[in-house]
Amino acid sequence: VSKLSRILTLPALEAAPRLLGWHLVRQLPQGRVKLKIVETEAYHQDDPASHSFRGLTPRTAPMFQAGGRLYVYFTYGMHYCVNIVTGGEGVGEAVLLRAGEPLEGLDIMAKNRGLQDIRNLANGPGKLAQAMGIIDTSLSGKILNKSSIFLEMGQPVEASAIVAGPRIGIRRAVEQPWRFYIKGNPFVSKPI
DNA sequence: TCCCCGATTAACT
DNA sequence: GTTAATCGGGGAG
Repeated sequence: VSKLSRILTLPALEAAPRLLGWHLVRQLPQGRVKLKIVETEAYHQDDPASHSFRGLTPRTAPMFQAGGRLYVYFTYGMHYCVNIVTGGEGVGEAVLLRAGEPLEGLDIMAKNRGLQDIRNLANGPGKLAQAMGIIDTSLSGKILNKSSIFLEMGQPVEASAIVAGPRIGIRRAVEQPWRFYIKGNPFVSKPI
Protein backbone atom coordinates (compact mmCIF):
# COMPACT_ATOMS: atom_id res chain seq x y z
CA VAL A 1 0.00 0.00 0.00
CA SER A 2 1.44 3.33 -1.01
CA LYS A 3 2.08 6.20 1.34
CA LEU A 4 -0.59 8.19 -0.45
CA SER A 5 -3.32 5.60 -0.05
CA ARG A 6 -2.54 5.41 3.66
CA ILE A 7 -2.97 9.16 3.98
CA LEU A 8 -6.24 9.05 2.07
CA THR A 9 -7.74 6.59 4.55
CA LEU A 10 -7.11 8.98 7.45
CA PRO A 11 -9.72 11.37 8.84
CA ALA A 12 -9.53 14.74 7.07
CA LEU A 13 -8.05 16.43 10.11
CA GLU A 14 -5.08 14.06 10.04
CA ALA A 15 -4.80 13.96 6.27
CA ALA A 16 -4.86 17.74 5.75
CA PRO A 17 -1.38 18.50 7.16
CA ARG A 18 0.02 15.34 5.59
CA LEU A 19 -1.06 16.40 2.09
CA LEU A 20 1.16 19.49 2.31
CA GLY A 21 4.13 19.12 -0.02
CA TRP A 22 2.41 16.66 -2.34
CA HIS A 23 2.21 17.55 -6.01
CA LEU A 24 -1.12 17.95 -7.77
CA VAL A 25 -0.67 17.11 -11.43
CA ARG A 26 -3.04 17.33 -14.36
CA GLN A 27 -2.66 16.50 -18.00
CA LEU A 28 -4.39 19.15 -20.10
CA PRO A 29 -4.67 19.24 -23.89
CA GLN A 30 -2.14 22.09 -23.87
CA GLY A 31 0.31 20.19 -21.66
CA ARG A 32 1.04 19.20 -18.08
CA VAL A 33 0.41 21.43 -15.10
CA LYS A 34 1.83 20.71 -11.67
CA LEU A 35 1.79 22.51 -8.35
CA LYS A 36 2.92 21.80 -4.81
CA ILE A 37 0.14 21.83 -2.21
CA VAL A 38 1.09 24.48 0.35
CA GLU A 39 -2.23 25.12 2.14
CA THR A 40 -5.13 22.86 3.12
CA GLU A 41 -8.21 22.81 5.31
CA ALA A 42 -10.02 19.87 6.94
CA TYR A 43 -13.81 19.53 6.82
CA HIS A 44 -15.64 16.88 8.83
CA GLN A 45 -19.15 15.48 8.95
CA ASP A 46 -19.87 16.77 12.48
CA ASP A 47 -18.48 20.15 11.51
CA PRO A 48 -21.06 22.95 11.08
CA ALA A 49 -18.83 24.63 8.49
CA SER A 50 -18.73 21.54 6.28
CA HIS A 51 -20.96 20.86 3.30
CA SER A 52 -21.39 17.32 4.66
CA PHE A 53 -22.80 18.57 7.98
CA ARG A 54 -26.42 18.43 6.72
CA GLY A 55 -26.00 14.93 5.37
CA LEU A 56 -25.56 13.29 2.01
CA THR A 57 -26.96 15.16 -0.99
CA PRO A 58 -26.29 14.76 -4.71
CA ARG A 59 -23.68 17.52 -4.53
CA THR A 60 -21.83 16.26 -1.46
CA ALA A 61 -22.10 12.54 -2.24
CA PRO A 62 -18.37 12.25 -3.09
CA MET A 63 -17.49 13.42 0.44
CA PHE A 64 -19.22 10.30 1.79
CA GLN A 65 -17.33 7.90 -0.44
CA ALA A 66 -14.05 6.25 0.49
CA GLY A 67 -10.92 8.41 0.44
CA GLY A 68 -9.15 8.96 -2.86
CA ARG A 69 -11.81 10.78 -4.82
CA LEU A 70 -12.23 14.42 -5.70
CA TYR A 71 -14.98 16.68 -4.45
CA VAL A 72 -15.37 19.79 -6.60
CA TYR A 73 -18.01 22.39 -5.82
CA PHE A 74 -19.18 25.69 -7.31
CA THR A 75 -19.56 28.70 -5.06
CA TYR A 76 -20.34 32.42 -5.10
CA GLY A 77 -21.79 31.99 -8.56
CA MET A 78 -18.39 31.93 -10.20
CA HIS A 79 -15.68 29.93 -8.45
CA TYR A 80 -14.81 26.24 -8.21
CA CYS A 81 -12.96 24.66 -5.28
CA VAL A 82 -11.14 21.31 -5.20
CA ASN A 83 -11.14 18.85 -2.32
CA ILE A 84 -9.43 15.53 -1.73
CA VAL A 85 -11.87 13.12 -0.11
CA THR A 86 -10.33 11.14 2.76
CA GLY A 87 -11.47 8.63 5.37
CA GLY A 88 -13.79 5.67 5.10
CA GLU A 89 -16.94 5.18 3.09
CA GLY A 90 -20.05 6.60 4.74
CA VAL A 91 -18.21 9.38 6.54
CA GLY A 92 -18.54 12.82 4.96
CA GLU A 93 -15.15 14.49 5.10
CA ALA A 94 -12.61 16.05 2.75
CA VAL A 95 -9.54 18.25 2.55
CA LEU A 96 -9.90 21.56 0.72
CA LEU A 97 -6.87 22.49 -1.40
CA ARG A 98 -6.47 26.19 -0.68
CA ALA A 99 -3.20 27.12 -2.34
CA GLY A 100 -0.40 25.75 -4.48
CA GLU A 101 3.10 26.65 -5.58
CA PRO A 102 3.30 26.39 -9.40
CA LEU A 103 6.00 23.91 -10.47
CA GLU A 104 5.29 23.03 -14.07
CA GLY A 105 3.19 24.39 -16.93
CA LEU A 106 3.37 27.92 -15.59
CA ASP A 107 2.57 29.34 -19.00
CA ILE A 108 -0.57 27.22 -19.16
CA MET A 109 -1.62 28.23 -15.67
CA ALA A 110 -1.00 31.87 -16.50
CA LYS A 111 -3.20 31.56 -19.55
CA ASN A 112 -5.92 29.80 -17.53
CA ARG A 113 -5.78 32.59 -14.95
CA GLY A 114 -5.47 35.42 -17.42
CA LEU A 115 -2.46 36.93 -15.65
CA GLN A 116 1.29 36.48 -15.36
CA ASP A 117 2.27 37.04 -11.72
CA ILE A 118 3.41 33.61 -10.52
CA ARG A 119 2.55 34.33 -6.93
CA ASN A 120 -1.04 35.03 -7.93
CA LEU A 121 -1.65 31.88 -9.98
CA ALA A 122 -2.87 29.51 -7.24
CA ASN A 123 -2.75 31.36 -3.91
CA GLY A 124 -6.42 30.70 -3.14
CA PRO A 125 -8.87 27.82 -3.64
CA GLY A 126 -10.72 29.36 -6.58
CA LYS A 127 -7.45 30.44 -8.17
CA LEU A 128 -5.92 26.98 -7.73
CA ALA A 129 -8.87 25.34 -9.48
CA GLN A 130 -8.78 27.83 -12.34
CA ALA A 131 -5.02 27.46 -12.76
CA MET A 132 -5.43 23.68 -12.98
CA GLY A 133 -8.07 24.10 -15.68
CA ILE A 134 -10.93 23.03 -13.42
CA ILE A 135 -13.76 25.16 -14.71
CA ASP A 136 -16.73 22.90 -13.95
CA THR A 137 -17.69 20.11 -11.54
CA SER A 138 -17.10 17.25 -13.96
CA LEU A 139 -14.17 15.94 -11.88
CA SER A 140 -16.26 15.75 -8.71
CA GLY A 141 -16.51 12.12 -7.58
CA LYS A 142 -13.71 11.00 -9.90
CA ILE A 143 -11.01 8.73 -8.49
CA LEU A 144 -7.64 10.41 -8.09
CA ASN A 145 -4.84 9.00 -10.27
CA LYS A 146 -7.39 7.35 -12.54
CA SER A 147 -8.62 10.48 -14.26
CA SER A 148 -6.67 13.35 -15.77
CA ILE A 149 -5.57 14.42 -12.32
CA PHE A 150 -2.95 12.92 -10.02
CA LEU A 151 -1.15 13.28 -6.71
CA GLU A 152 2.61 12.64 -6.70
CA MET A 153 4.93 12.64 -3.73
CA GLY A 154 7.10 15.72 -3.29
CA GLN A 155 9.66 16.67 -0.68
CA PRO A 156 8.51 15.79 2.85
CA VAL A 157 7.41 18.76 4.94
CA GLU A 158 8.81 18.84 8.47
CA ALA A 159 6.18 19.00 11.21
CA SER A 160 7.93 22.10 12.56
CA ALA A 161 7.32 23.82 9.20
CA ILE A 162 3.56 23.37 9.36
CA VAL A 163 1.35 26.12 10.76
CA ALA A 164 -2.19 25.41 12.00
CA GLY A 165 -4.79 28.15 12.33
CA PRO A 166 -8.48 29.01 11.85
CA ARG A 167 -10.08 28.26 8.50
CA ILE A 168 -10.81 31.06 6.03
CA GLY A 169 -14.17 32.30 4.82
CA ILE A 170 -16.42 30.36 7.18
CA ARG A 171 -18.90 31.68 9.73
CA ARG A 172 -19.29 28.65 11.94
CA ALA A 173 -16.69 26.66 13.86
CA VAL A 174 -14.31 29.56 13.32
CA GLU A 175 -12.38 28.65 16.46
CA GLN A 176 -11.16 25.31 15.11
CA PRO A 177 -7.51 25.41 13.91
CA TRP A 178 -8.16 23.18 10.93
CA ARG A 179 -6.27 25.15 8.32
CA PHE A 180 -2.70 24.08 7.63
CA TYR A 181 0.03 25.70 5.57
CA ILE A 182 3.77 25.60 5.01
CA LYS A 183 5.45 28.22 7.14
CA GLY A 184 6.92 31.06 5.14
CA ASN A 185 5.79 29.75 1.77
CA PRO A 186 5.07 32.78 -0.45
CA PHE A 187 2.17 31.07 -2.23
CA VAL A 188 -0.06 30.68 0.85
CA SER A 189 -3.34 32.59 0.41
CA LYS A 190 -3.40 34.43 3.72
CA PRO A 191 -0.39 34.00 6.03
CA ILE A 192 -1.23 34.94 9.61
C1' DT B 1 -41.70 28.12 -6.00
C1' DC B 2 -39.33 31.47 -3.21
C1' DC B 3 -35.51 33.01 -0.75
C1' DC B 4 -31.11 33.34 1.46
C1' DC B 5 -26.47 32.75 1.32
C1' DG B 6 -21.99 30.84 0.47
C1' DA B 7 -15.09 26.58 2.14
C1' DT B 8 -14.17 33.56 -3.26
C1' DT B 9 -12.06 36.99 -5.95
C1' DA B 10 -10.92 41.41 -7.86
C1' DA B 11 -11.64 46.01 -7.90
C1' DC B 12 -12.77 49.58 -5.38
C1' DT B 13 -12.25 53.72 -1.47
C1' DG C 1 -11.41 47.95 4.75
C1' DT C 2 -15.55 47.45 1.69
C1' DT C 3 -18.31 45.58 -1.96
C1' DA C 4 -20.13 43.89 -6.52
C1' DA C 5 -20.27 39.94 -9.35
C1' DT C 6 -23.28 35.76 -10.09
C1' DC C 7 -25.91 31.30 -9.47
C1' DG C 8 -26.77 26.66 -7.57
C1' DG C 9 -27.91 24.23 -3.18
C1' DG C 10 -31.08 23.36 0.08
C1' DG C 11 -34.33 24.71 3.69
C1' DA C 12 -38.84 26.89 4.34
C1' DG C 13 -43.56 27.58 2.89
